[in-house]
Amino acid sequence: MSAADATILLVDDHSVVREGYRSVLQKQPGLRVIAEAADGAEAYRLYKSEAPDLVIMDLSMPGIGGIEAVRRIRQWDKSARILVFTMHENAGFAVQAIRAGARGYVTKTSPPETLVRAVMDVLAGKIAISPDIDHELALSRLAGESSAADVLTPREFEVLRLLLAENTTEEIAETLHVSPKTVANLHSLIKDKLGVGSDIELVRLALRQGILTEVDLGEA
Amino acid sequence: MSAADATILLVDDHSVVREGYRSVLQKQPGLRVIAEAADGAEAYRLYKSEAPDLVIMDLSMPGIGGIEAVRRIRQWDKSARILVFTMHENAGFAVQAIRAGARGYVTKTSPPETLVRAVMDVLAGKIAISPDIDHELALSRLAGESSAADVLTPREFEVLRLLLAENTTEEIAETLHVSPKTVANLHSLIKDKLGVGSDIELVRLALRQGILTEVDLGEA
DNA sequence: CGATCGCCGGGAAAATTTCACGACGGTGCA
DNA sequence: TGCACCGTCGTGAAATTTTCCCGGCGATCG
Repeated sequence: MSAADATILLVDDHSVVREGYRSVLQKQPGLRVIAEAADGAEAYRLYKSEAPDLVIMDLSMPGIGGIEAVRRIRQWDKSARILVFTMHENAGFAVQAIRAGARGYVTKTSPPETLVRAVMDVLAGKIAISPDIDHELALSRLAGESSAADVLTPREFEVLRLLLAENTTEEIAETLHVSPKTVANLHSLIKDKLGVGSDIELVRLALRQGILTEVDLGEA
Repeated sequence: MSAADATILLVDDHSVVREGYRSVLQKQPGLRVIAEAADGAEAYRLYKSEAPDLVIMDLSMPGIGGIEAVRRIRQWDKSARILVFTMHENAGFAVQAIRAGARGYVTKTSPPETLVRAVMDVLAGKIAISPDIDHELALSRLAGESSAADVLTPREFEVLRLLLAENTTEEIAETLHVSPKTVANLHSLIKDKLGVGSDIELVRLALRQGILTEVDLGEA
């Protein structure tokens, strides 16, 4: 491990999976894994104390998720290099991750070579997107699926989040201090803007776009 | 690798993750990974040709999912030993997996020792459940959450699946060759039986119970 | 200043959900 | 055999919700 080795921080809540990253990266000369984190908060702490050249970050994690961790790390170090490595094969997550400041997005279905290649690219200052996500992004463009975060106003987005999280229209109206009628109107407007006909479709869209994750659903 | 080594088939659609299993299991004497599969169909083929002593199986995979793969393998070999190793920490999936014939259920958040221990237990003929899932199962018992598959009649369950998968009531009525009114009635009855007030809650419940997985949502 | 946009809600029509009810076939049981 | 029960399907009417159209208010922009 020469002084020129690139240092890496691994972030994934599954220890056996981190073991896999390690194994793959060890075979590559010039890379050195110096730390591992199991959630976003720990990742942030370790980034500050270890100052790695690169972070490989999973998205779905307990507590602070990967997207938020990316945001925080980038806020602390504007030049941080973060490669997102996740199971989510939908374009919505990729867009969110890149906007949050990630320099790459690779899915876990990719072969090890793709991961290694992406690591090298990001270290070289390039943006790395795995081929399947490139394709997804192209498709979502073609399908013209409106990304919720873009087409919705802040208030509408807030209502959407509450609709997915809370239960009744009345409860949401109360927490927002507005009339139930307004919530109902917004609810309808949101479905219209997103081009969905039913609440079930709405939830599906939200999941696809990463507004809601499967783990979010469980805890409520 | 002595002749007494226990042979193992790894099934996971993420190659880097399989690498992790390998790495962990290799450190354990007496175990030998003889094959890897990336989806349920391949797992079934390889089980038949390789006849491993144990299968370590992920659940969420493209095409034939893990549950179905467990079912098929067990159908072909009633004494197959399958350990499910997955990210899903909800009791619903565990119940489904065990009913399908799995001999163990361990979550990926578990430390490597737990996985190794479970492998040994299953090989010894025991049923292995990781502590977090034990806890989840206990909770779901206490909460008395009615499991959809139990409380719903076959027809109702079918309608529920279609509600989550298809779009409009009319489409479902057509595929089922019944009146849209009947579907609406069933829809209402289902929500009543499951104790949910809105469609959004319905989707959430379905996700918790593993009737629907996040990947299912994406492809429709 | 006029135009636009986000936000809030009322009113009324339109659609949906819910409820009560009946019919039919199958099953189990005395 | 008769009876009660359950699952499935459907109708009609009431209750509720969704949707559409409307106006008002404040902020922003050219």
